[in-house]
Amino acid sequence: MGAEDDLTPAQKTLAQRKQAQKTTSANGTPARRGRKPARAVEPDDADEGIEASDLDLTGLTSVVGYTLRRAQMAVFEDFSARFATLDLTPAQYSVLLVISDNPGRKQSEIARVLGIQRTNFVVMLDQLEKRGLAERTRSATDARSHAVFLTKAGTALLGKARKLQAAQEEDFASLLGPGGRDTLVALLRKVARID
Amino acid sequence: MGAEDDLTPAQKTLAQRKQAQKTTSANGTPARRGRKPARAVEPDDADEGIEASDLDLTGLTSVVGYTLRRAQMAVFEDFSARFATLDLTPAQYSVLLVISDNPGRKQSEIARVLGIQRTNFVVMLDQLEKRGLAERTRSATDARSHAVFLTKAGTALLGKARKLQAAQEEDFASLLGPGGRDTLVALLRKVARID
DNA sequence: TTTAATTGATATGGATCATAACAATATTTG
DNA sequence: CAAATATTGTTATGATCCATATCAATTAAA
Repeated sequence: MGAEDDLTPAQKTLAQRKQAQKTTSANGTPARRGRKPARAVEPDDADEGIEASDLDLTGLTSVVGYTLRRAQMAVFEDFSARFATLDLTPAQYSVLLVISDNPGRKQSEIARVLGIQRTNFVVMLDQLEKRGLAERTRSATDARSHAVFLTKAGTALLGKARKLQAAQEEDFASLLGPGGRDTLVALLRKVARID
Repeated sequence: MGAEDDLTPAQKTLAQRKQAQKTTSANGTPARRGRKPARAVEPDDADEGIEASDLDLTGLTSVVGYTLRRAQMAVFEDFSARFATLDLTPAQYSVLLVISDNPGRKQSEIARVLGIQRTNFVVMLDQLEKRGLAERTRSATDARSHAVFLTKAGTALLGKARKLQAAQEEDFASLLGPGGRDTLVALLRKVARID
């Protein structure tokens, strides 16, 4: 827990630096999606107020909640930067992934495992469907439910996304050391009580 | 990264169960603050749709971003449940902590180290000041800035909050094992690029 | 001294998330 | 079977969170 976001200009992620140019030159305006990726790309305002960090933060930097929050923000931004060219938010990526691994499931099922309110999931799916990435089909057995699938385009995009995501994991591995990444995931799963 | 929040009814945190009654019997209506603490307390709807998790989530459960997100949500909820009686959000707690460790600093400084936009921090401080927990003082050296301090009440409340927070850390320690918690914090700091 | 930067503040829009209500359909049960 | 209840997808709506633009007062820089 802790503050809101954070990330001073100094705390740019690897990927952001790497893709800085790429992102800008990609196309005119990639039809921004979701919250603007914070400051994935911006006029070099580096070191400007980076200092002033003579403030005492020791009360927070050893707190699980705070570091968790900060890490999540950092990873989110890194993800957004990497996925900018695909115009996919983390949430959208997770939806495509789950649909891909569970084709034909009901809307509500997909939403629930991801912890998305089915009411809000409607809009998410609308967007993915509008982009031709996913599609709803009326279930033959239950006229109420919609079976959800990825389109070919959706599968193709997910393929690219998977590669970007794999690259991110590799960067984590090299940042945290060999077993560091695995250890982190294991600890996080315990905290999140997943599985 | 992953979905939105999550947390099926099965995934309650220790603290939430512990404080369930406490929270409800605390007082009439503790003047809710911030987003409702999800489902810290609720009519026992335990096991209801817990199943249906025959869905394949293997594509996500090994992803740093996703587990990070889930962990953050879980910890946030746990925190909210513990701090319900104090009516403090994680963000507010972090603000009080930083002010306490850095009394007399400018508004903008406090905000910046926490990654809060100074524009949004104005409102946060307004609330804390309205509750008599913090106060602004005109700086003698710079008529523009406000020096921020905790009031006695603020210091007192922070004292209680620190204890609750310490308890949470201890629960993490017992959940993750002796060095588990420390390892987690260390890994998260690297990921967040803190320090 | 004129210009630029900082500080606190207000207003506003976007994105996220939760809840209420509803129509269509399915299931339960009396 | 008929009536009551539950599920599914949907729309609408409000709250919170976060970012940007703008502004007045004040200070610092040119």
